[in-house]
Amino acid sequence: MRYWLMKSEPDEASIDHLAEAPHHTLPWTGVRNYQARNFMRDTMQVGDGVLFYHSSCPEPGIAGIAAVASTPYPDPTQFDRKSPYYDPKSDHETPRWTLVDVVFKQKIALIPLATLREHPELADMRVLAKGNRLSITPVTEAEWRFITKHLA
DNA sequence: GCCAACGTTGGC
DNA sequence: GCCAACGTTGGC
Repeated sequence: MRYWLMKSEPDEASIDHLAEAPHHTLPWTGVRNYQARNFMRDTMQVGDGVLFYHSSCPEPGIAGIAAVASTPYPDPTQFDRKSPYYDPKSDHETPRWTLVDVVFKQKIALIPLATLREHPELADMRVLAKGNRLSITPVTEAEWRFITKHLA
């Protein structure tokens, strides 16, 4: 059992979209960064905990709790010429981009980025590291416990 | 809109 | 393999 923080732009896929999706589940499409892909492809397991983070928006922060809901499979948007995530260099025989499904667990009062930075217990969170741009980052069990018990 | 930080591309 | 140029991320 591992824990993750996954960023999403709420204009595209917010915690509310996830809650209202069929089976409360969405495929995590559009990741086009190898490190983030590798986390989904190689390390994530069904049931892993997910902090659902809203980024590139007026109030960035953790907006809810979710969980990994599938084993990895090819991201269909890489083959869709009409998708902004279309990748002409990928092909069906050796798909370049892999994703997992994510299932809604609960919505929480938004924990703003500034609040996360206030707590020394969270000082080493990958997502708070200077210059971090990774859309998927590991969360330690201690960080997960602190956030879900004291901030959520 | 600005800009720091980082990842990717491609010429050599 | 190096590295400059370019594109993207994402907070502010």
